[in-house]
Amino acid sequence: MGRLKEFDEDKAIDGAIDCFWARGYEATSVRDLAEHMGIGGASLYNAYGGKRALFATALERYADRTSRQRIARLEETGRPKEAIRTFFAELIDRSLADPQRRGCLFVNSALDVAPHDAELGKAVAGYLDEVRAFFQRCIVAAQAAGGISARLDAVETSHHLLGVLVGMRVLARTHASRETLEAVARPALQLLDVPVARPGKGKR
Amino acid sequence: MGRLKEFDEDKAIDGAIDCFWARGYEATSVRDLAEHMGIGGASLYNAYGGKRALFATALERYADRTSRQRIARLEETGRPKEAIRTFFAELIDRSLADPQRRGCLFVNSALDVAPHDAELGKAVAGYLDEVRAFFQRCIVAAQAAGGISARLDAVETSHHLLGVLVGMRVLARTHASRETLEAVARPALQLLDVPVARPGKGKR
DNA sequence: AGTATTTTGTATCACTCGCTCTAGAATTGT
DNA sequence: ACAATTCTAGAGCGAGTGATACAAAATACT
Repeated sequence: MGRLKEFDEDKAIDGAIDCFWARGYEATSVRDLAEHMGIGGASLYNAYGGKRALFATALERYADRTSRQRIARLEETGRPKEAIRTFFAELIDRSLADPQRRGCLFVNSALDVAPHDAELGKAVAGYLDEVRAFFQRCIVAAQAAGGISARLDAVETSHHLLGVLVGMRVLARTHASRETLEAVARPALQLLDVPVARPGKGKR
Repeated sequence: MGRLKEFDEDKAIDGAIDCFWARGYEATSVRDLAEHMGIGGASLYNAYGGKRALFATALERYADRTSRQRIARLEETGRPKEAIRTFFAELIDRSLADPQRRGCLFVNSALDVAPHDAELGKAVAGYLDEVRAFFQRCIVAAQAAGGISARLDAVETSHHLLGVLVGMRVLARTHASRETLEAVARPALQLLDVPVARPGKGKR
């Protein structure tokens, strides 16, 4: 019983994601949000509880729609080493293709809200660790399949790759060029190409 | 002629840096600034022109007092490879020692201000490139002295190191542990340790 | 139909924002 | 002493902030 919602919840959340993504948490006002979500201010508070709760919801939706979906798509191919390589290639393409240079919502949030909100900070750290865990799974799988040297520390390398990913996302916001971003990534990706087994036999 | 300034300009700018560093540009109010700088709001506008101009001044002072000074100190030792290593070691120590987890003012600004202010964005990119140029000089010097393999691309590696540095600064704000930060940095530093000359003769 | 329940639009709350105005205090030159 | 100049303190500006109050509108259940 009761009156039905008149707006599309998915479209609304997408609008909220766009706002937070482009301007950050603090700089986004509730009125901006409501306008981009196509709803009134009262509906926003009625449906989502407030700005902070809406942000948490938007973060979770972004994780599902953007991060996890891409990870799943790449992991399904069954080519773990290529998955990492493609992940970074797509990252560069997306960073350069976005005229707003929004970067990554997680990375932006890590600087914007995480230091001042322990709860949201933990959530952001968790989302970032999902990406790191994806790297780790890819490395372990590639090592099992013989595509990556077993001498590489999978955990350490996954942390390194996440660090490089985060750095690239930040640099992309200062209008870094494709050449710059590729230069940042290349040494990390070449890590995965150390000779796999017999020492003394280079790949080149 | 005229009344003399009653406050210490250096102390005032330091207070401004602290504010911007801890809370970011947008989240810092002029009233917060004035209080931490020990001056009144009118004096702030009289002496620095306004919030944005004060931020630019603070950025420049931070570059001089923190970034360039550390670079000069490390470069004076004449041990370029060790300079890079020490730079990252100090970065980790400083990141963990700061209870506020403020990270790096440049990195924070790259996400907070750069995308919405082209002029300040260029300044931030310039400051970050000073650090990258330091890495490049160290690599070139170490290659000339025989400490780093000449096969390493100095420009590419300097971009990579800057990317890793930026990533570490961001991750440090989400309360990353020493182990995590060292794991992010280690593969990048090991890049500098590839066998220097004669192929076929490993270092280990 | 009638009632309970939920959503929606509008108006508004107290508060903070960056910034400016004005009056007075402090200095130097004549 | 007096004028000219610069700095300081505090009040206050219009605009915008997150959040709420309230009544009209729309639904489901009896």
